[in-house]
Amino acid sequence: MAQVSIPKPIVERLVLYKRILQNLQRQGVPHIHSHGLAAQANNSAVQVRHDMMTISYTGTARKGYDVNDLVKRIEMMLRGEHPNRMILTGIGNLGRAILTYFSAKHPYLELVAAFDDDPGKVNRVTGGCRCFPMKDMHRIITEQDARIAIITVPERSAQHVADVLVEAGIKSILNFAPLPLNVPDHIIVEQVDITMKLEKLAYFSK
Amino acid sequence: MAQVSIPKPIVERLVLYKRILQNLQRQGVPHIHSHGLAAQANNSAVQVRHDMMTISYTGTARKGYDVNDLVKRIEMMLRGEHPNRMILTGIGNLGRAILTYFSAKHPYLELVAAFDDDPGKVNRVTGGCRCFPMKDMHRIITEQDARIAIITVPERSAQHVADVLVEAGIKSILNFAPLPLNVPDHIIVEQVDITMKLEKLAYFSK
DNA sequence: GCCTGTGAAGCTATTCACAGCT
DNA sequence: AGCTGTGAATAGCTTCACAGGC
Repeated sequence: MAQVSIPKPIVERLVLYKRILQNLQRQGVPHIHSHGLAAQANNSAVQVRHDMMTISYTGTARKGYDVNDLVKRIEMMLRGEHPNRMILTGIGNLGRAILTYFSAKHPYLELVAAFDDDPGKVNRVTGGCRCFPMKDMHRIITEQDARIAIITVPERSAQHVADVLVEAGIKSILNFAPLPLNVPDHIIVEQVDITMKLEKLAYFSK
Repeated sequence: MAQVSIPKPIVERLVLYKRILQNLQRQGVPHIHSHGLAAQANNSAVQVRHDMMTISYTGTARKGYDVNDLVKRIEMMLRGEHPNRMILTGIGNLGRAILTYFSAKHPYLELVAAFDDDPGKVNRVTGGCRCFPMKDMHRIITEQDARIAIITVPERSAQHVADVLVEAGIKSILNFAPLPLNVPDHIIVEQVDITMKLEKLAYFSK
C-alpha cells in the first residue's frame, strides 16, 4: 500500500478531527457532515473534504461521514505498526505537568521513562512514570525501544541532552527549550516555544 | 509610517532572530552575516535576507548585519507602544510552570494576575504573580488593561473561561486546552497542543 | 436541494538566480 | 571572492467552482 507522506498541516488537522470524532463517539453520534466537522474544527467544509481526499476516505451524500469508521481510518493513517514509546528528560514544573497530564490518558503514546539528575527525583514515580538518572538514558532508550523524546530541561543543557538522545537512537524530539536544536537531518524536531507564541500574539493584537 | 502586517511565519522567525542576536550581544559579537544567522536559526541565508527585506533592514556586504541595531529594529517591529500585560487562568501544574518560568524573565511580557477558584490557591503568589478568584477576572483585566490571556484550565472549562475573557475585553489568547476555542473573529487564538505535536512526531518518524 | 468529490485557480511562502557593491 | 538585495520561479496550501449522486 502506497503510504505517501501526508503534508504537515493536514496531519495536524487530522489529529484534531480524530479528537472531535472521538467526542462524538462518546455522545453516540453516528454520522457527521463536512460542515459539522468544519464548524467544530474552525475551518471550512471544503478543506475537510480535501483532507478526506488525501486519506482516501469517502462519505455518503446523505449521511456524511461515518464517525466510527473515520476515527479508525485516521488512526490507521497516523499510527505506525508498533506503539510509540516516549521518554521525558528534565523533571521541573513543566516536565511534571506533562508526566501528570499523560498518565493513562493516551493509550498509544506511552511515556515509559523520565530522566533527571537531581537525587531527590531519581526513583520517584510521577504520573506512573519512574525517574532515572541521566547516565542510564542510553541503556533505557535502547531497552525500551523509545523513539520519541521530550526535552524539558533548562535551556543551557538542552543541546547536550539532544546529542545524547540522538546518539541513543531517538527518532524525534519535542523540544520545550527556547533554542533551535542542532541535530542530524533525519531527526525530527518539534519546537514548543511559549514565549514566541506570546510575542506573536503581542504583535498581532494591534 | 506604513506599518504593514508581517506574515505569521516571518514574525516567528524574527522572534527567533532576536533571541539569537541577544545571545550574540551578551557574547560581545558586533556583526553577523546572513549565513551565520541562518546556521543558528536552522534556515537558509536567502530566507534571512528576505526576512530583513520585509522589515526594511539592510546590512553591509563586508560586515553583514549590525547585531545591536538589528535587535533594536526587530523589537521596534514586534512591540507595540504600550507594554503587553498578560493574565493567566488555571493554576494547575502547567499554569504554575508558566508562572514560575516567566518571573522576571521577560520585561515587556508582563504577567500581572492569575486566576483560580481553588480556595487554597486564591491570594497565593507564584512567580511574583498573585492569584485571584475567577469572579474578579473582568474587573482586574479592565483595571490592568491586560490584552493577552493564557488559558491553562482543564478542557471542560476552557470554553467558558474564553467567553468571560472575551467579554472582559481580552484581545488574544494562548490556549493550552486541547480543543478549538469558539471566539469572535477579532480575537486571536494561538493553540499549544502537546498531544497533537506528539502525534505528529509519531507519524513523521517512520 | 443539499450533500460529497475533485480539478482548476489563487494565494502565500520558500527557493533560485543574478545584479551590484566593497 | 564573497557578501547583500531583489525580482522571478517554484512549490505548497487553501479556496473556488462545479459535476455527480441520493
